[in-house]
Formats: sequence, structure tokens, C-alpha cells
Amino acid sequence: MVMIRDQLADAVDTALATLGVEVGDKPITVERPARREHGDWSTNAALVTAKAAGRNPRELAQELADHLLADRPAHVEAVDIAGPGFVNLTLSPSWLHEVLGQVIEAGTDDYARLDLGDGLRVNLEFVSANPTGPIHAGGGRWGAFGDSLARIMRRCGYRVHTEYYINDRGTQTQLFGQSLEARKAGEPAPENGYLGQYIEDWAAEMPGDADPVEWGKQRSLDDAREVLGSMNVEFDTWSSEAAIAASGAMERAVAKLRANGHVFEADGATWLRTTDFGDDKDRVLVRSDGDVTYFTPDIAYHLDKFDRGEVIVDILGADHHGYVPRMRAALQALGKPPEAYEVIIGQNVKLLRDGKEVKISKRAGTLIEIRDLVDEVGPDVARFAYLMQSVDSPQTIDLDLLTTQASENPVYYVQYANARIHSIGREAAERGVERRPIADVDLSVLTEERELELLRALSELPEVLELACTERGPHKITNWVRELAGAFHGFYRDCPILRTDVPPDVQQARLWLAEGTRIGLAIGLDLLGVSAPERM
RNA sequence: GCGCUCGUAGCUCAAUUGGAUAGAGCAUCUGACUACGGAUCAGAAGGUUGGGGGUUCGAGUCCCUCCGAGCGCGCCA
Repeated sequence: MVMIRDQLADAVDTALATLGVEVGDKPITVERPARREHGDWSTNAALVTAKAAGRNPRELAQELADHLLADRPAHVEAVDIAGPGFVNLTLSPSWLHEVLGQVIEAGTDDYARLDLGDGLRVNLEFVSANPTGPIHAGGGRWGAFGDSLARIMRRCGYRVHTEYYINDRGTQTQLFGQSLEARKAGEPAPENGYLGQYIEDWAAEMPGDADPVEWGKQRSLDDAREVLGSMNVEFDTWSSEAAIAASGAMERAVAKLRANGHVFEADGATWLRTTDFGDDKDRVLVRSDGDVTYFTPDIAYHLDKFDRGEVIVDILGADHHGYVPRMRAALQALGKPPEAYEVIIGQNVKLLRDGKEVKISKRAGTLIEIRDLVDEVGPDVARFAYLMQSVDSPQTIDLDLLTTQASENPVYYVQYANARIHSIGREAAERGVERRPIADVDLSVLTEERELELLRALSELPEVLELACTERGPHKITNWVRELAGAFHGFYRDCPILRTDVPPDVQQARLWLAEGTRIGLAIGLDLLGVSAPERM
């Protein structure tokens, strides 16, 4: 599918070459201007090349505009220069009619399906909460984000493998099991043990003959799997730290690190010289008491993940960012190139209840379970709420607002647009109105501003998807889906389809426009892991 | 103290990664259907992008500095 943007960019390149203008370091872009009066597309080509060429930007822009007018790319109606030297292109609505044809032809499977990844295998790890209790509402952010990013990257041509790492080896799982056991026996919790309502509930649930450590771990995992699954978050692999540790993978990893010359002994412990690769201090692999730190099995695990991906990506909460330099160093010490390891740091979620922050501590038992949130507002509202914001900024979720105003959640605004489209389909069937093959329909009758706005929104999806993928920003899809829904609601209001006074040719074109919108909503909502109900 | 991240409308957040007059939703106020679904639409109001300096054709975005917030700095995990 040839994108109009590429056609325009080619035309600009050709014109620059004809003018003999050197293209420097600054990238020449063809973009959609923020304001409608600046045309449909705009290029900064004259601005970024003028200085090196020793030219006046506006004069250069004028020459560029003249060339573009003389050898006019398809659909281009007018070329203007504006501001400091932008060249603005105004296109005939025919380019949008062409987009609608492409959307219909490609359908849900193929419209906005890109090939950025070229089949590169990417291993994506997220959530990976300790199996010492239920997943808290903050952890839901990583589930929603990671799963959506996986969907986005898959649509962009990456082969993505998702993983959940289970820290089931260390002292925390032991303590957790002991806490359950103590609670069941009516004894006080062990020192630094786990407290809270869920300990009480789970202890009551635990059979008397169960191994508390093993049962507690399994109970936590079942909870995570079920509640994340209810939010449409799935993992290809659940990796156990204990299994990695028992497999000999740690010993192999340490041997390789040693062979590569990055391991040394000091103070009775075995160290990895991570400072060779930019860490601020060296790290212990094997403690002087002979036990490994948790770093060592984690190195083995990260090495193991390369079996399921050429690039591995960790999605971590900001509270783990201090850990990144040592893992990056360890993988480089193992001979992996720096670009084979990517870390996405997400800012933490702040939960408000009664206007006050709920401090989360699993150990103290003060937590808001994601299950409670999902039970109360439903998986779509929860997931959409997590995905409305960039993970780069701290997120504040006001639980009272989300629950009391659940019915005003933006997700319904989007789903309602979808339901309206399906409602039109049902009504059309009832009235015996049929959609003729698109080849027989004249889309050029779509000239109302509402119609063009909707088409413009639809045309943006491939660009938005590309950005969402390269910038690791699923929230860009959320924003787009809201825009598309908004454009549809406006269209729906002002452009009747089935009313008897609508001319048949207009009716046909609008039926296809509604169908194109349905396709766009289906793609967008699927990328977000949110359902697209036909009725509400 | 050192390091990482962040600071945008009353609130929650965007901003095509350096582009043109910084945009949405919520909340507030004012309007719109005898209908293809009002969970909708139109409009008003709301800003010195924490402060200051710098870089350049151009800065919310990059650099410096101050202020404020979150997180991290163990032979814990």
C-alpha cells in the first residue's frame, strides 16, 4: 500500500535535487500541520537546507513550491509558502477517498499493518511480581502496557514473545509460606513476615496438609494468571527462577563471565566487575556464605531469554531503575551487544482513595488489589484507564473517580461509536438497505467537513501506529481511538445515512465510511486489548 | 550527599521527538433531536508550559542553574 506521505516526500526530494540543494544532517520531514489552514501536508525542507545552501529560506521555499506545482504529485491542489519558510500542500479530498478504499480493501487484518520489525524476534518481559500475594492495582499498569506494546509490535512486523518471571527461589517466598502457616496455626507472623487481609483469607483457604511455601507460590501465580487474563493480558512463557537455578544455567553463566575475564574474588565473595561497563560499583555474584545473590540467577535468566528473542526488553517500574546498569553490564560482559538489551522504565502508579494516597505495601497488607478494581469497573475501563497516559509520567488513579464515574469513562465513548455503527447495520438490514460493492460506489460524494474529518482520522492510523511502536507508546493508540470515535460521533450527528431524504449515492458512500470507521475502531481497540461490543 | 525520572488549564493528561496561534477529557456556564441509539453534538471560559539564563530561523521539547516532587544508592530481593 503506497502512502501519500511517501509520495509527497519523494516529490520533495526530487524537487530539491533539481534545485541542486544539499540535504544536511537535519531531517527533512513531511508532516500534518497542526492547523487546518496550513494545508493537508507540510514540509520543512526549505527551512532545514537554507542555511547550508547560503540561501534565504523563503526564497528557497518559493522555488521549491514552484517545482512542486510544475511537476505536481497526485491529488495536490495548491502549494503555498508560509511562516519562516514552510511549504504547505493542500490536497483534493480525492486523496482521502483513496484512503477509504485502501481501508476497505485491506480490512481489519491488513490496514495499518507495517513491516518495521522485519521479523525480528523480540522478547518482552513485564509484571513479574513476586509470588507473595495478589497483584496490586499498580502492577496492572505494566500488564496493560506490556500486553498492548506486544500487540503493537506484532502488528508492526516483530515476532514478539512475552514472559513473566517468577521470583520463587529467595527468602521472600519462604517468608510468605511461613506467614501463611503461622496465620493458619493462629500464631503471630514471623519477623518481617507478611500481614494483611489476604494472608488471613488465603490461610483459611489452604488445606491443612499443604506445603505452605509451595501452596502460597502456586496460589499467587493462579491469582496473577487469572486476573491478568481477565484483562486480556497473556504471557507466552512463565519462567521460574527456581527452575533456572536448578538447571545449572547459573553456573554456566558465571563460568562464561569468568572466561571473559570479568569475575574476581574479594572478601571471600565472588564479584562481577560491572564497572568495566559503566556501572558505578562492582556487584556480588556469590556471597561469602556460599549462596548466590539474586543477581546471579537473573543474569542466567536474561541469558536464557535470548533463546526466545534476538532483542530482549524489560519493562520495569521506576523503583527498579537502579538495577539496570548492572544487568546491562552483565549482558555486555557475556558478549551481548548493548542494543540487544532494552529497558523501558515506567513511572509508578499513585492510587488515591478518599482524596488520599494509598501507600502500597504487600508486606504490611496495605494494598489495592487489581482484582478489586477489575471487579468493580470491569476489565475494559481498567485497561483503558491504564493506557490513557504515557508510562513516562507518573500516573494518578483516583479510585473513587474511576468507580463513581465508571459510566463516563472515555472507553465507553469509543465503544459507543462502535455500537452505533453496528446499530446502523442492523437498522439497514431491517429496512432492506444493502451496501453495494465498493467498486460500484462513488466515494467522491463524501465532501462534507464531517466526512472529511472522519477520513482524515482514519488516514492517520498507520503513522500513529508507527510512532506507538518506535516510541513504545501504546497511549498514542488510545488517543487516536478517542479522536476517531469523536470524529464519528460528529459525522453521525450531522450526516444521516438511512434517513429517507438521503440521496442513494450519498447513502452508499456513507455506509462505506461507517464500515471503514468500524475497521479502524476494531484495529485500535484490539491493539489496546479492549473489547468492541456491538451493543451496549 | 550522589544518581535516575518528572514538573503543562482548577483536576487527570496530550503535544507528529526542535516547527507555525500549546490541545483533549473531567469539572463550571450556555445551547441542540417528535431520532440511523442523548453513553451524543455545538459553543463559552480556563495558560508567563515551576523560576531564571543559554543554544537558533524557531524551544513545552536540547544545554546550564535554582526551586519542588517521586524513586534508587546492601555480600536484601
